[in-house]
Amino acid sequence: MIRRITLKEIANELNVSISTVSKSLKDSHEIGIETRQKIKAFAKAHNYRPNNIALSLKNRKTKTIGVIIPEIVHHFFSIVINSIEKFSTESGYNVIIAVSNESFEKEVLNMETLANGHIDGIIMSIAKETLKKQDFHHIKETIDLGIPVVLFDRVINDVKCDKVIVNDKQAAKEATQALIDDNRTNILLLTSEDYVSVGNLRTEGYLEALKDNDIIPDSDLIIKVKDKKGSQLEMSFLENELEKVLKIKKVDAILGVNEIYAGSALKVLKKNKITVPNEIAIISFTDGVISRYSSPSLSTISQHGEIMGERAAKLLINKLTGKTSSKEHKTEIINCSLIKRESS
Amino acid sequence: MIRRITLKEIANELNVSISTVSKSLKDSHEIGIETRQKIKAFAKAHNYRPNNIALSLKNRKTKTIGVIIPEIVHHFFSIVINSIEKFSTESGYNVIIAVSNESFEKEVLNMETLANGHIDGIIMSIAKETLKKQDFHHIKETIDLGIPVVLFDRVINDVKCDKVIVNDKQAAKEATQALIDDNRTNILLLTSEDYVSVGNLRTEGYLEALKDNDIIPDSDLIIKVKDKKGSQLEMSFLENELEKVLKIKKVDAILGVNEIYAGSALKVLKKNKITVPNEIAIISFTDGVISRYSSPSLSTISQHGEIMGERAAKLLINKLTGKTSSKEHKTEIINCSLIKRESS
DNA sequence: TAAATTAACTATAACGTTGTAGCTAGCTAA
DNA sequence: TTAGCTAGCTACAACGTTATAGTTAATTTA
Repeated sequence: MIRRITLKEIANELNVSISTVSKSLKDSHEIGIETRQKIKAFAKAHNYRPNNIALSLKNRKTKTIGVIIPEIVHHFFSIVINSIEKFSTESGYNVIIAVSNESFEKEVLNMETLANGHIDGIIMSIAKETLKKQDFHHIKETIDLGIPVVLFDRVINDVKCDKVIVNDKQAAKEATQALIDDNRTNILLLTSEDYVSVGNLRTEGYLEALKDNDIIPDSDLIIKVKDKKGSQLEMSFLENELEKVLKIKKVDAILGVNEIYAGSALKVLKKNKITVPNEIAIISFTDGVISRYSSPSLSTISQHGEIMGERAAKLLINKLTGKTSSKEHKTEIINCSLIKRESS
Repeated sequence: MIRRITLKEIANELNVSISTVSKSLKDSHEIGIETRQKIKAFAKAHNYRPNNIALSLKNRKTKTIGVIIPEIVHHFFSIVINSIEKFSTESGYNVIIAVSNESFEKEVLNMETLANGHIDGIIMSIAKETLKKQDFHHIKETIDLGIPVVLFDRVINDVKCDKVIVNDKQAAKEATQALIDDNRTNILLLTSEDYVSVGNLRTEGYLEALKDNDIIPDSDLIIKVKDKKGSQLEMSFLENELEKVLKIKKVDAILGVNEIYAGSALKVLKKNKITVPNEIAIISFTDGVISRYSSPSLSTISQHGEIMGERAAKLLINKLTGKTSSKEHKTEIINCSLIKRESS
């Protein structure tokens, strides 16, 4: 085992002071050129690398970003992380991942661990349970400690920080309109429970489109999928509800607020021998792998996870490097785009 | 903004020494009970939290694990990360993620950044390019620095460290045998290029099963998908090759070394109106979301990513906490299991 | 020639901890 | 009564850096 050499050890070996070594390696003109070169050569030969922890302590900067997300095995979130990681690395930052698993308690714990620790700032998307509880003290406290926070996708109003969101409402409205333009007026909505901000916004967009076209919304056609952390239960709930509705109501289109809902719906339709898109068209949020590989492939609304991740990282790093003031807060809105495939 | 209070500040406020504060908070009996309680109360009131960076410097331990993976937007890897994160958090470790993007250069860079920095150990799966190059100096150097490394899934023989793998060969053999038992003898293999260790092992298993059943392998029935980082190209290559083979050869089953290959194959079959599993059965490695939501749903070989992640984390943490010697190296083998769905 | 300047370094403090050793006053024991 | 002990603290060094403020000897300037 080879221990990393330190400035002190180099100084001892070469009979100079630690300062001289430090300065030489920084190519300071305070040190004579000969000494400097001798030290640099020695350091190189011994593969000297500054100890980043010592630097972090000294500079009060860790060059590390914490990311807290509700789930990692999730197409959208993994795309965002990938993008955050990419952009952060380019800017010389490392990325620590913490997963809340949609749990409030775990989110608070994650936040505290990160905040006492090795990170300069946090990028996060809020857990469902936290949204339900409406308790955001942990986020506020972190910000109060001078740790910049950037929220993405699932955001809230009463925390002052940078945010990156998608024009959910508008996108849902446009997707619904697209279905209506295709002469489909009995549009079933598969959405999440009310406290999930994005689901809510998407529902609003759906309703607005109906209103614009003088279609009276039918509450039977709005299925709010009960949140049951084990997604298997969640899906069988969805499937049962959907089958019930299909029996009693005419449905000629489905709008899903995410890919899993839409994918499950597609299974139900197939089971019931309902053709897609002939009898029922489908459009879904989240442009993931299910949509592309299902058959028929699903038309989706892409939330542009890469852009979200990049913007979030950029906002945070700008705060960290002092490029933007810690007092101003921006909310960036990314436009979704509708990707037409076979299901609509 | 509220700055975190330090031991020094508490000491000043209460007119005691820093040592007294430090010891009081650790409930040391060296300090009188009254003083101790006063200090603890004060610390609590001011929400004292030890500075983890200072502790890291002092203890030469960061309580952070680095994970280097080829891709993050990938069902198997995201499951493994999730599992690593879960287990590490339980044991008081944070997780830093670095993505190599299958690039050798980026992997080396990641490794160096992590090794100079904020981590105690590394869990990694090797990039394709690195496997191709057969250059593992970065891994060896990290181990030489006394930083424990655990490899998973894509491993190599000539690095001495803990490893977690799957019985790829055996699983491929069994899957092939299952197809043969179903009276399918013209089995097409969709695999990756030779240098990818897991692809190779799976190919071996396939060949062995054929041999056991006295079936002469037909090289036309082995498609080695050219690796083109942009997965779109990769897939159209696969689709073209597959269509070509289907025209000239009888095929009654397909074994895919991953889900994407199998999902793409399914699309080709549908396009050509070939029924699955009637005319052609499909079994694929990687039990991901595509397999579950495609139709027919795909029979898959699960690599048990959660178990892999947990084992890898456990192996690493045992090294870090000195529970296992830094000299012994274990290779854990996880048994895959065949999940039967509609495609076979 | 004495003062000022400069080149080439070194010493020190600080970032926030902790563990070891050291100190002091009051008490016990022989 | 005086050494020895104990309780209850404090001082110091160290982890590895860097920035600031010295220090020294040689050189320049007036």
